[in-house]
Amino acid sequence: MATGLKEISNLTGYSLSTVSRVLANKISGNSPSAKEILTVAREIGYSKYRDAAPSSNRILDIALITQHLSEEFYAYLYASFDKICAEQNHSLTIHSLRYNKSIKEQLLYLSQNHDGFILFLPTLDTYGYDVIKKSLKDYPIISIAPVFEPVFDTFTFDSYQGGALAAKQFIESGVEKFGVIHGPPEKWEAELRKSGFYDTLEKENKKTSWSFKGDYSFESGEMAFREIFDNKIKKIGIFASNDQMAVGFIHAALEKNAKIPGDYNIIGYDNILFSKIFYPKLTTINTDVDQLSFEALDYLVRMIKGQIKSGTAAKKTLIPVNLVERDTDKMR
Amino acid sequence: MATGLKEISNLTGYSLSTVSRVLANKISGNSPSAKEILTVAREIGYSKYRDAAPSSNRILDIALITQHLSEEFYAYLYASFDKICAEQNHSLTIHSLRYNKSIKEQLLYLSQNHDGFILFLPTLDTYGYDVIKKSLKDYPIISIAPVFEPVFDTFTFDSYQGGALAAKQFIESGVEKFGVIHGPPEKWEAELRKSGFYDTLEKENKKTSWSFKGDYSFESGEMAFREIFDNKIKKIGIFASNDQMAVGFIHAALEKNAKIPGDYNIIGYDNILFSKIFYPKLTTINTDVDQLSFEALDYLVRMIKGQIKSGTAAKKTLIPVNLVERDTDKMR
DNA sequence: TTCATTGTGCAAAATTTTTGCATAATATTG
DNA sequence: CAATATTATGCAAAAATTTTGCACAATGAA
Repeated sequence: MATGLKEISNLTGYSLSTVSRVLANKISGNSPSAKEILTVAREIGYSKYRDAAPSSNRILDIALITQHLSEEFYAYLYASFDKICAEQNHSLTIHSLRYNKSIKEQLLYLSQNHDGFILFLPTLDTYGYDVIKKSLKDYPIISIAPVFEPVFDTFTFDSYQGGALAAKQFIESGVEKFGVIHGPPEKWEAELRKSGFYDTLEKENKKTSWSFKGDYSFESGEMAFREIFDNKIKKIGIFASNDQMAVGFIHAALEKNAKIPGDYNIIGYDNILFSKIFYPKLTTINTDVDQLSFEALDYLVRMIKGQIKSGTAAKKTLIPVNLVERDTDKMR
Repeated sequence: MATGLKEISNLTGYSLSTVSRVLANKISGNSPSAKEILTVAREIGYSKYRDAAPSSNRILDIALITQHLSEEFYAYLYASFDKICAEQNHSLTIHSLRYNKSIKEQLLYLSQNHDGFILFLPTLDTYGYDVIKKSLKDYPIISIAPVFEPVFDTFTFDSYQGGALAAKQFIESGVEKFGVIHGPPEKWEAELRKSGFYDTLEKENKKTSWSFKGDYSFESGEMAFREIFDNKIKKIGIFASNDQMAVGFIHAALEKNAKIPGDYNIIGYDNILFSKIFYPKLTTINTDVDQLSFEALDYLVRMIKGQIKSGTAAKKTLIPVNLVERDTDKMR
């Protein structure tokens, strides 16, 4: 069946003129008739529907734009945004940008079918973000990528606080020597995790006596252990910038019959599924993805509804993190 | 700018009549002009574009339809389909069905913007699939959910072969006692994994002497160990229907200072990231998600292009699996 | 009750899309 | 290589779709 006003008119029982007026915004979308017409228009995919329906009272189509990676975090992120969108009765679609194509073109295309974007593009540089901003002026966009100088209003976890929590936990447990396994320095959030840890120690006049430059991989955790083992350092509290490295470290340590905790106390970061399961169970910093999703979506929706006048400089909102005590941070 | 033939005409330089004819399929879409017009039509989101452009020579819009769960497998699945789609130059969007709404309605809506569906809805029953089939007659749909009596042509892993591979591996290693940790019986693929294992043992006149009814969870793996430990069974090769249960079993076993391998030899199923990392590293059945994605997508695309006449009964295609030898299946 | 506001349908007007016809460009055949 | 068939193109007319002027109905506020 051809999609047009005539069809909508037939389906709703309203005259062509009324349907036309609703879809050309000549009638406030609050009346029952308008709502019915808009609903049908969306269902049959009438192209002018998006312009017509006021964002205040219809299902919003949100796009989560990322690049799929086969990491657990992505599954969490999608599931979480999906849940929150369902609760708020918005429609979510997930898209992966192709770097072999023009980002601008891809996003322009997506902007036709959606009311707003949530960007999660940790590897995109400021230039790339600027291109997006320029080509989609006034289109509602937020970011959830941890970037130092964000172009869009950004929601991200409070990584600095996470590092601080790890330091506090060690101090409270009476740990006296401190070490760090760094994440990749080009990642802003890895730097923050580290700084939060260092700064908190410093406030208590304590210092780290060992550190290792990791790259977030399991293997670099293993390498970190070999390094510290060769240097015969023991009885030390180590903060790993993510769980994979923490688990790698522990894995290597167990093979050398080291005691964890005891010889090495460990706190990781991320609270991946594994950290609950791995033996011994990992004490780690937990991030509440649902809270991130909720706050980010709520803000984006208000942006779409025109309730937020976006200023010139991008704002960062930090979602708090918390420490999950399990078995690796201290003797019990 | 209003989207219409006039705009496309301006952008491409062709007359209104030509543009009209291309978009009404009155001109074969193979000429350079037609291609240009179709490309622009897609870019500006002209609504009749999908009907007009012959599927043989344009970007296809594929929808992967599932229900997001925060499991690693979903991240793998999305990343894999995304990769394969990118290679084939198709566009992929991922959607999660809401069970608080009419499935029929949601899919009808999606069918307007897409050329075909890949369904991954393991929890949907035959009735639900029938509803979909009826309301989207002749629309290209395939499924990748392991279901016993599929309604749509289905691509899924050869779970039976996986069980058989595990059995063969134990037999070749000289294991003499055999055990199984079952998955949930309502899952068809769990039954197949089990049957493949049992049947292969039977061919060699061997039997399982212990089994446990698990539910795929880490905890049920731990419970399985407690059960076998209480019964003082040892020197046994155990096939777990998934890695989570295998890891749970090992975790509990290590706490009781059991030797793995040795006291218990273990083979898992799925090859999750953890199985490479967990200590000791798990021998397991690996599934090649990329191959599944490739085969499924290839078939769907041929369906869209009308090269496949879909018969009455749904066909199952089994993607082979393979065993990854690591450290838990035998002493080395 | 009166008046203002908003929604509705009919029919006319405006706009958009399709098509008949003539011609140009390209491919096929002898 | 010429003759012929096929396909693509633009103009202008025709058809279809969408918008709007006008009259009137329904609702709510003063």
